[in-house]
Amino acid sequence: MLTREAIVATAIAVADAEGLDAVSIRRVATELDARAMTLYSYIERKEDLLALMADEIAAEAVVEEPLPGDWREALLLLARRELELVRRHPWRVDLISHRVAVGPNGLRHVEQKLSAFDGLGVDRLTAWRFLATFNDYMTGFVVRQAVERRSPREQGIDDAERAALAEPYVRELIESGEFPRLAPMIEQGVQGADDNFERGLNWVLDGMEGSIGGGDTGR
Amino acid sequence: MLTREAIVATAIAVADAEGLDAVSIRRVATELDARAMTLYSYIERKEDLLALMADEIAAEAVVEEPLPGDWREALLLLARRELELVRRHPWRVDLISHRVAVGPNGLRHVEQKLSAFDGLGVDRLTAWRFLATFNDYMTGFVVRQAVERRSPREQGIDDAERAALAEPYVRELIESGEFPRLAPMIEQGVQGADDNFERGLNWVLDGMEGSIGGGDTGR
DNA sequence: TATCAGTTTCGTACGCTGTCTAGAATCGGT
DNA sequence: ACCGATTCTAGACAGCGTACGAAACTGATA
Repeated sequence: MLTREAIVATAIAVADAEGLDAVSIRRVATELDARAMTLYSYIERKEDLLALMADEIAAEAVVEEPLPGDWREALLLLARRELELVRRHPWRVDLISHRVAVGPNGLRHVEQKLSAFDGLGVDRLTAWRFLATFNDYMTGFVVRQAVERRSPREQGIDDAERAALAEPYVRELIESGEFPRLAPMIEQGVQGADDNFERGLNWVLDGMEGSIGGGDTGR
Repeated sequence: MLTREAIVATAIAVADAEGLDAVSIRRVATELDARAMTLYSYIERKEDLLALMADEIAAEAVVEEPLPGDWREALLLLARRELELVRRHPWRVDLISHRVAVGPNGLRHVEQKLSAFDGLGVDRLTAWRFLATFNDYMTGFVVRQAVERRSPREQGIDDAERAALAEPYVRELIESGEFPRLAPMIEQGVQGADDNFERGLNWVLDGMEGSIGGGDTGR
């Protein structure tokens, strides 16, 4: 007999191997030697399956307690865990923009993030706002990273082909002279522009920290 | 005779009115009193149509020059424009995680963002990193906002029904005592947690500004 | 004006999707 | 051995993107 756990695990395996688009009811059923409609004894809709998948992998972002005492270290640890999670399950990015993370593991993860702010001595509202901004930065980074990694590889086009195919059009725009700041960056590339995650994160944390003693917005 | 512009405009209208899922080749064709395959004389694949739609609305994020001299004001202006754009075309969020913004209007928008950093006197690499972090924060905020707005409204469920339907399950988790920080926030809500955008943006900008004089990461 | 190449439009079809319906098979408990 | 409930299944429906090949229409040339 099938189990909900097996269905979710299989769906995750398919998504890991071939992306979220490959996860169809029929495909997951086939993978389990079952027929499509059989899955509907365990889930109500495909949406539910996706939610279960999301919460299942969210467990990988939960770290073992206790968190580091220093709030920055705690947040950095949680952030790194989240990055690893996305690296293992890139399809998580596709789900981010579609659902709120409200499963047991998702909530555990949020609770841990909140607890990281404990040492800061800020009130509940401020912690919530800090959390929101922290999450927003992380989401944005992860989405951008996914897009950048995905676009050259799509359709089996490797880097060389992409350079040959996509660039004539972009080059035309670039060489128009309308983009004086952007043009040299695209033409020559920007050395050292990768791996900006922790640098940006530190800016965000600096801004939040600086706002504590002083005024409201830090300005 | 059909034109590419008319197709794109119609697709945008459909997306504005009924969301991106409603934009199918057949639907757009019907809206233009044409048959599905006719559109393929003007676009190569549906992907192209989506890219054209994205760049078309990107024009709305471009502001009239000159930008404010103060870099923070300039960025704030651009950010607000982008928020308005997303409010007018919420389906933009669905596209963010799927494609890079490389049309003429998208590039214009990036160029303007880059030019906002002119007054800061930072080198090219730093400006690029600032831009990335700024964009990441914006993307994350916009995605979260879209998710939060979408989830209660989905399936025609209004707020009351959502409270009655979704919460028993969440309430069970919350009342388990496993989430001491999260529980009171969900039960009582967090007063004043909305409209956090500009506050968070200021933290990000503060962090970037503070890193200029001092060390590398600001720490 | 008649012809012809090229573009635009269209009907049909294939394989895929989520999921509704209705019946068959299987199970645990009495 | 029976019965109600659960699990499984086949089939169907409406929708999707788009490949294929033919029709209709266009403007330019003979």
